[in-house]
Amino acid sequence: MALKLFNTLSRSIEEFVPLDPDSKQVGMYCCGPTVYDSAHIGNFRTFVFADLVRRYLEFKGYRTRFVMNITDVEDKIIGRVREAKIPLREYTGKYEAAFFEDLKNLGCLPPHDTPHATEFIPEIIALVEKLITRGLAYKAADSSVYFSIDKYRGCGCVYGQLLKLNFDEMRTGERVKSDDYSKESVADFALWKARVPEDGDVFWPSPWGEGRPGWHIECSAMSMKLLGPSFDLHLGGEDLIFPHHEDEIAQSEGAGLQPSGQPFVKHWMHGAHLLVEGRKMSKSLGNYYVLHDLTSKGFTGREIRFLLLSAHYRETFNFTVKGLEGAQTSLARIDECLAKLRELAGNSQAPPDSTLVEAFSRALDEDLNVAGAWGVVFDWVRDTNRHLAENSLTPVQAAAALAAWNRVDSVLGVGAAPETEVPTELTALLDQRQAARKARDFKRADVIREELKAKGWVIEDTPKGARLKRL
RNA sequence: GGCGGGGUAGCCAAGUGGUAAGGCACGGCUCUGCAAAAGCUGCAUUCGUCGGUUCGAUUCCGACCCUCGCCUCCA
Repeated sequence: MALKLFNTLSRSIEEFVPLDPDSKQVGMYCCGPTVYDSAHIGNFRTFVFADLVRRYLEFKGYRTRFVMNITDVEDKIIGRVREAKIPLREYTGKYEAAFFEDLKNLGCLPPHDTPHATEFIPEIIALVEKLITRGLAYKAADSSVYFSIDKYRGCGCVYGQLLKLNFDEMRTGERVKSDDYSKESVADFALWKARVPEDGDVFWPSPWGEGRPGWHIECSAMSMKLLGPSFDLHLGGEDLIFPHHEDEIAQSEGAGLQPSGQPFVKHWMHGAHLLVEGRKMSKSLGNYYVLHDLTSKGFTGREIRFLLLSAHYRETFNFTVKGLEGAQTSLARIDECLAKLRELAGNSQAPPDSTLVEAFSRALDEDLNVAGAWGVVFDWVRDTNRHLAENSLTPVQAAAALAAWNRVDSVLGVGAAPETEVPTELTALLDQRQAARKARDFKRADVIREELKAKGWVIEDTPKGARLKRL
């Protein structure tokens, strides 16, 4: 079955074919975090989405090289560094470490490369020089270097590949900064920003004087260096379509490094934004969640991941605490089923049962219909539970079912529920309750049950005996 | 003003020109000393409104209403 993905370039669903169809090698790039603060749940929707793409490509037999950049120099960071009076790297390092911790918590596989903007200054300068040489960029009176949209379009290149742009109808104004007065045209964007006093220690030497990279250029420089001038997949949040990705295309194709006829990026994918509790996330509404806000409420990374993966990536998704509670119950349903399968399978081994895997894959082949894929999983859980209840499953069949789940979970990445060790004193209490029940001393049995509950453990009386579960 | 999404049960969310997946919540049942947990099971004559095309539309077309996003450094 062929994988089909929506491509922002064509605004339609296309079969995914890598630039080199025979190699099974896929280069993918996702615009990563700007490490000036903790990443929020909306950011993570995009990164979990990117992780899904990467995992599914690998499931389909592609070898991926996944690059996610870390933007560690930018206006907000410079502002914070100045306030905090600490070196740039010290400041960004803290948030970067937190970011990777969160990413891990959410079950995202680490990207193969996580390049930093500040470590690619020579490449960035070289790219800007190339653009100046080709006549597409100019040094302005303020010593910054800008990319000229007019010149670019004059060469027959298309500015506005990812969205329809109508320059006459565009509202210019509010967000055009006053220090951009030296641009030849409002549409032009900075490749290199000349040093200003507020930058403090944050600057690098360049042929145009001291300064720092513009926003878009880092992604062009890093992606082309690590994946080549033309690569397969570029992902990001939908807000990056314009101007960031459009400008990336302009710079990268403007530099003319691609083999003739090949685009900078073959396939662009964008994840939709998140609503939180039905509203756009904002600090003043109190619905601005960073991962820690959620984990401190007792939700786990896998539950958050599950919820983030419960809707199609191109749909706005309403992220709610109620939804997280539902995610908790849903995952528990899967966990229960898996636990029973494991018990039955014992040491048996078997190849994966293809029914689940194929139906799952059919769903994801359709532009990553992850909701449909979960539907397949839950149908499978119900069928499995039925068989389990009927005792109609052999250990080998159980092993095949587990193997199938592992295959599916290589994409979903929710893994298994973390094992909770039951403290021995609690097991002792449980034994006492069992003894009391046997003696038909139900009063005492219920007292022990309450006691355990007060300690945060619930007793599960199953036909195979009692066991303890964390509340 | 320009461009682009979306409106499917109490909530979240798939999907299809042929009569509505899945999850949560809720009800019933099984199990149990009673519970809980777990499992099974039930739960949209209907897909924003009004028209049109069609043997047949939630799915295609048109109009309208509502809602959300982007329009120069926000995932």
